[in-house]
Order: sequence, then C-alpha cells, then structure tokens
Amino acid sequence: MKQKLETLLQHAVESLKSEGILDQKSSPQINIERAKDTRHGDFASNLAMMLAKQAKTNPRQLAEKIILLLPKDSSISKVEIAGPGFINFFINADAQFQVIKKIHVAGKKYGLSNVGAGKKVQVEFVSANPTGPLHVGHGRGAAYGSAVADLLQAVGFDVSKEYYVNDAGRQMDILATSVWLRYLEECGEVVAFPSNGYRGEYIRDIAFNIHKNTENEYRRPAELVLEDIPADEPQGGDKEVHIDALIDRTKTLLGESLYRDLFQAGLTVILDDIKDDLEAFGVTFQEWFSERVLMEDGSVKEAMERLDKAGYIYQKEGATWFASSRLGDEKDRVVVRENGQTTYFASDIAYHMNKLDRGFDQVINIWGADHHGYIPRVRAAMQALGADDSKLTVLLVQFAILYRGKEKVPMSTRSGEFVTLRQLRSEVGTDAARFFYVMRKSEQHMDFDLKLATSKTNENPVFYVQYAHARVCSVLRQLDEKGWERDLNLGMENLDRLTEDHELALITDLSKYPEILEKAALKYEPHQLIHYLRDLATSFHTYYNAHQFLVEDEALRNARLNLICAAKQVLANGLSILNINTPESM
RNA sequence: GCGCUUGUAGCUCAGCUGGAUAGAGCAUCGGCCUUCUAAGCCGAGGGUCACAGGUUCGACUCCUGUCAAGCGCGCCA
Repeated sequence: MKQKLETLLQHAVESLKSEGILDQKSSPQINIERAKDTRHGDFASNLAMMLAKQAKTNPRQLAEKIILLLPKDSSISKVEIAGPGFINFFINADAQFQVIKKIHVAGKKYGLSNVGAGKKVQVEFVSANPTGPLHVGHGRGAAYGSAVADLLQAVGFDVSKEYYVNDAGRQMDILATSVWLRYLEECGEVVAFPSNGYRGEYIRDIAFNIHKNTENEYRRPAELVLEDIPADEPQGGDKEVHIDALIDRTKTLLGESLYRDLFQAGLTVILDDIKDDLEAFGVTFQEWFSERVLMEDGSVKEAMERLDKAGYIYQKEGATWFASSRLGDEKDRVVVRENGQTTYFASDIAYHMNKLDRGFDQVINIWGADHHGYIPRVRAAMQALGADDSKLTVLLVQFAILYRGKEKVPMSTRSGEFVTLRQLRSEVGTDAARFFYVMRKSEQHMDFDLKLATSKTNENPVFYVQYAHARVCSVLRQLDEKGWERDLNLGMENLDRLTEDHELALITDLSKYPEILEKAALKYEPHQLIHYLRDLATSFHTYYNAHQFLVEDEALRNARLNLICAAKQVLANGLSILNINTPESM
C-alpha cells in the first residue's frame, strides 16, 4: 500500500515537472507515513511542505495541485489536505480487508520479505570467555543477538550465527590453575586459594569430577606447589604476580601433556554448560569458532605478517606494535608481548580477517558497551589489511545493572558472586526473560530489578501478548463446543460486515506487521517488534471486550473468526521470530 | 583530561528518515464478570521532553555549548 502511494505521488511529481512548476532536475524524496490519528486517514505525506519552497508557492496550494495530478486508484477512497499542508490518504475498506486474506494464504510466511536479497550476514554474539557459567549480563547479549539475527533472516538475509570461543590466553590458564588447586584440596592437600583465582562453586564441581575419574594422577605435594611463590595480595604481595607464578608452577609440575588434559577438561565442562544453557534459552549457533585454532593453525602469525608487509608493524621496548594510530585509533597497540606471546588483539585481527575471507557481505559484532573503545583498533586493523571496514557493524549492548530492591547486586565472575542466566530462567521463565531483555533498546542502560522480575511474574508484559494468542485459541475451542463449524469462505465473502471501529483498528495493525518487521530488522531494533506485538495484543483485547465473536449471525461470525485468526497468526509469527512460545491456553 | 553511550510522567521505558494534541506499562484513584479465559477492558490524575542557544514553515528528534549518570582510555581478555 505504501509503495502504491509512493508510485502515485511520483507520477504527480512528474506532472508537476512537465507543467514547469518544479525544476526538471529535482528528484524529491517521497515520504509516506502511517497517520497517527485516524482522523488523518491511513497514510500521510509531507511532500507539499517539502516542495513548497522550490515551487515558490505555499504548501496548501501545492498540495491541491498535487492532488489534482494524482492518478486515480480504486483502493483510495479520499485524499485530503490538512494542517500546514499534509496530504492525507484514506484507504477504502475493501482494500483494507485484503490483508486478512493475505495473512490466511501466507500463514507463517506473512510478514517475511526479501529486502535482504540473500546477502550473507554473520552475527557474532555472546562470545563470553568460557571461564564460568553465563550470568545475567550475558543474557542480554544472547537475547538481543539472536533476535537481531532471526529478524535479519526473516527479511531475507542469509544469516550465520557465531560464538567466538576465547579458549586461549591467560584467563584460561587462571581457570586451569584454579581447577587444579581445588583438585588438590580434594586430595587433601592444603593450599591457600589465590585471591585472583576463580572462586565459583562450579570450579569445585569440575575438580571433584576430575578427581573422581583420575584417582590422584594430578596430585602434587603442597610444599612443591607453594615453594618460592611470591605472596598474594592479602599477605601484602601482588595478586597478578602471585597467580602468574602459580600458573607457571602448575605447568611445570604437571608437565605439558597433563596440563593440557586438565585445561581441556575444564574447558569442555564449562563450554558444554554454556551450550546447554543457551539452547534452553532458545539461542543456537551455526559456528563455535575457536581462538586456539586460530593461533595453532598459523592464522595469527599470517595476519601479523600481512600487517608487517603493509608497513604497519614496528618494534619498541621489546614488543611488537601495530601502528593503529595512523588509522584513527588513539594510540598504537601491542600485538606481540615482550615475552613472545601474542595479545588477544592479535587473535582478534586474525579472526576478523578470517571472517571476511569466509565471504560474508556483512559482519555484525554484538559487544558489551564496555568494549566500545576497542572498535577503532579493529577497524584500523581491517583497513591496514586492505579490507573494507564498512562491512563491519558493531552493535553495543549496555550492561544490565542488577538490583535487588534498591540494592545493587555485585557482579564478578572471579569472585563467583553473580546471578547466572540459568537462575534467572528458572525464576522468571525463559519466555519472560527473553522478552524482558529485548524489550529495551540495546544502547539503553537497563535497570534489572530481580525482586520485581521474580516476584511479579504475572505482571510481565510477555503474558499479555501470549494471553491474546491463547484467547483466540479459546474462542475456537468454544466454537467447537457449541457444535459450530468454522466456514472460512463464508467469512471471507463477508469481510465487509466488519464495520466496528475496533475491527478496523485491528485490521490496520495487522497490515503494519511487514513494515515493522523490516524496520526492526534493518535498524537492528528488535524492541520495535515487541512494542508492535504489545499494541497488537491491546487492539485484540479491546476488541474482545467490546464485542462477541461467537454470534448467531453466521456470516458475521465467520468474518470475525477470520479476523481474529489473522491476529492469532501475526502474534504467532512475531513471537516465533523472538523465539517465545505461543501457548494455546493459559 | 579525552572518547563512547544515556538524560522524556512518581518508577521502568517507547517516540519511526524533523511533522498534526509527546505515548505505554507499573504505581495511585474510580468503574466493568448470569454472554467467547478479569493474566482482560473502560476512565481519571500525572510532563518546562536535563538546561541554554542555533538551524526552519515546523525540533523530543538535527547542530553547538553547559550540567548530570554509566562505561572506556593495559605488553588483561
């Protein structure tokens, strides 16, 4: 409909040109929008106001002219000038009713489109370090990322979802060391646990299980472990130095092979847990991409060589630097440390190179907002490698600040003090959690009050939308109990019986769905879909309260049934993109 | 200090590429169940859109500045 109006206005503009009112060269942007107020018709355009200056006339006069030049179209019942010069279009009811048939025919596919034209898009999200269970902060990224990916898929992009697994580096060494120290405790060795180690209960569980399966294979005497280790922070030392020494000691005492087994065992348990958790949350990935593989297959080295060839690498103070400041970053960055180890950033350069080499037209990274300072250096690296960095889009998700009532909840993976995504799911339910996370714009700081979210589950808006769906199902059950059959064709033939304001409003809402979906996808704003679904549910609930559907009049009854079934279909389509259940009864 | 993000009703948030009288949920108050699920509906109150300028037919929206909040500015990941 919108497109049709655009074409009509385009014709009018051409006529204006040939009449010499407008310059031949001008090609105005034609804006059509939904009228907010029904008194303003269904669609409105501000074209006359935009062109008034060019045409050297006032907007209302120009609007009159435009309307005269507008080709006739049977689906438009009235065109009006209003306010400062808006052109308001009134769509006739028959044209509006078509959407009900359209929804019936398209079913699950109603609303899908092909604006993405099959372009290959990769969405990388969550990518939490596999050093512990996901917490509620990761939940927001997971819900947002999968919603964005699924929206893009719905409008015709070829989407691949990916999780980047940081299974290399110091954090993982700290994890392996933490597990080993707990393991030693299982064996009965007395070793003070480092303040910088991972203290979560899950570390003990992992250690317990490994111990059970290995007898005392990994056991080493405590004296050997602690010999000449610099003091930890509580004892007046440096916690970083302390933990690094412990890592080295772990590697030495266990030897490479055992250390690697231990490391791998810890990693596997945690990663499997994360996979389970996400799957239960309705989030799946096509690819789990390993950082370690990138390091071991030479990709990181190759990336560094390419940067070097491009002339962006230099040595300083024993380290290797990437001259990112020449490409917009605020300073240069180390890629190989003095001790010979590559940095996380070096892996990331290789990773982004790899992404583009895989042939994606667009690469979307969903990061926590605390990583925003990281964006310029990644872009710099892509440019230095001769890649087109406009293919990279970074979407930032603000961290959710947790409250319990009025008190802030401390969040730290290291201390083990955090609310896990799993806890949240079991407390508020997966549907509510997803809905809640995506309800807000991603850049918006989010106050997540656990007390509120957990104690008032009935007030959660997700139920409101689901309830609308369940109500339609209930009506259909009632129909059955009354011994009536639904007559689809009779209903379609009598759509003109739908004359109530509530019915027309609901129909208008239904016809908006494809536009909303497209906009939400292209702007990466799933919250727009949520808001739409709430509005649609409101239209339905209002209608439900105002009118009876199961009336004696067969023609009217079936027309109404067709309408509410269309509503049910759209609710289901929208919720399924967000991976939220559509219950038949509540 | 520099950079990114944010500032809209008592609270939590929407507000589409600038458009008509700034919206919703929660909370408060008042109504609606002998008819399809009251997890619902109807109504009321509640606003200097942080502040000050600017751009124009028109600004919550764009620009500049100020104030406030969160985050970032490692040879950590």
